[in-house]
Amino acid sequence: MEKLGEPIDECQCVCDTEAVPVSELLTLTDVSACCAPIARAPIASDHAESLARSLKALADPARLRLVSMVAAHEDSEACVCDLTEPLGLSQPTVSHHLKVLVDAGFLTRSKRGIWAYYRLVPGSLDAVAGLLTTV
Amino acid sequence: MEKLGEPIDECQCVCDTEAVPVSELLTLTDVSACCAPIARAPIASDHAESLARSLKALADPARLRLVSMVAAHEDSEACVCDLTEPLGLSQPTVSHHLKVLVDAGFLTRSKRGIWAYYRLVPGSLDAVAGLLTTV
DNA sequence: CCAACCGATCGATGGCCGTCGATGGAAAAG
DNA sequence: CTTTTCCATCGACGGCCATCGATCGGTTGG
Repeated sequence: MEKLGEPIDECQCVCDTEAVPVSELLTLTDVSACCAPIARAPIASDHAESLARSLKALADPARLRLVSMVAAHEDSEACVCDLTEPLGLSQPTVSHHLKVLVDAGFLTRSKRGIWAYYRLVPGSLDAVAGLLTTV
Repeated sequence: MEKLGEPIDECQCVCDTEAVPVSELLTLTDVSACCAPIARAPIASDHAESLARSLKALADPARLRLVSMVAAHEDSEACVCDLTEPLGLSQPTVSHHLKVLVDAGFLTRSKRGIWAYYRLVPGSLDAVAGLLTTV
């Protein structure tokens, strides 16, 4: 859950504090929770890297289709076996793409029995969209 | 093992017309003008490629900062000489990134005298954001 | 005409990425 | 225990990409 800290002024958020170790990467929610759309003010360098990482995870036809198929699937979840054939890619490739999307925070993985079910993280796509919206 | 069912192709828009030659690529505005957000229904393959191309153009820290700097610059336009130094990259690299953004339809280029001024295309970022928004 | 400046293009280079076959690991079924 | 099924990981390969120095075209001023 998000902690409601001090009111967010321009772009003074937790991600600007020097306390966090360098190894920890800036998450997209960190940026979207504190920063204005990129067209309003020049984006900070580390924020640009964070947003670029998120966009890079989405900037692939196969991964876009995976996100779309998972989100629109019955019960809002799907397993790999449901996705491999419609996508027309091999199973290792599909697993690879799903891992990228999970690592980027767009999907969650839950294993039940033999199957691995993937779900869209609510609000993850909107976080990206919010940073791009100009109106 | 459940099947996904027959592919739902409920997106009937201008980009589906057979008139356009195959060589012409699907533009982002074509897709965003006709299609629902990707989380609502499984996205078509060619639409995924088009959106992926647009996202790939944005999925770079330098290019995100360029878009942001151009949009937030005085008079909403900026020349290369304004962008090279703050970005910390060489002039050829900046020109390369700007060309990528122009080709993707996010920026426009207008040359006046010695200088080349870049502007953000109104609505271009919102078109991408609209396809990602789930609410 | 020449010199200075801005910016695009070229060629090269190093690294990252999408893809697949092969393999491994875990869970249900027999 | 053995087999089967589902899925992640590994290793490798080919291609694309970000970056730079060098160069060239075009514009302005002397």
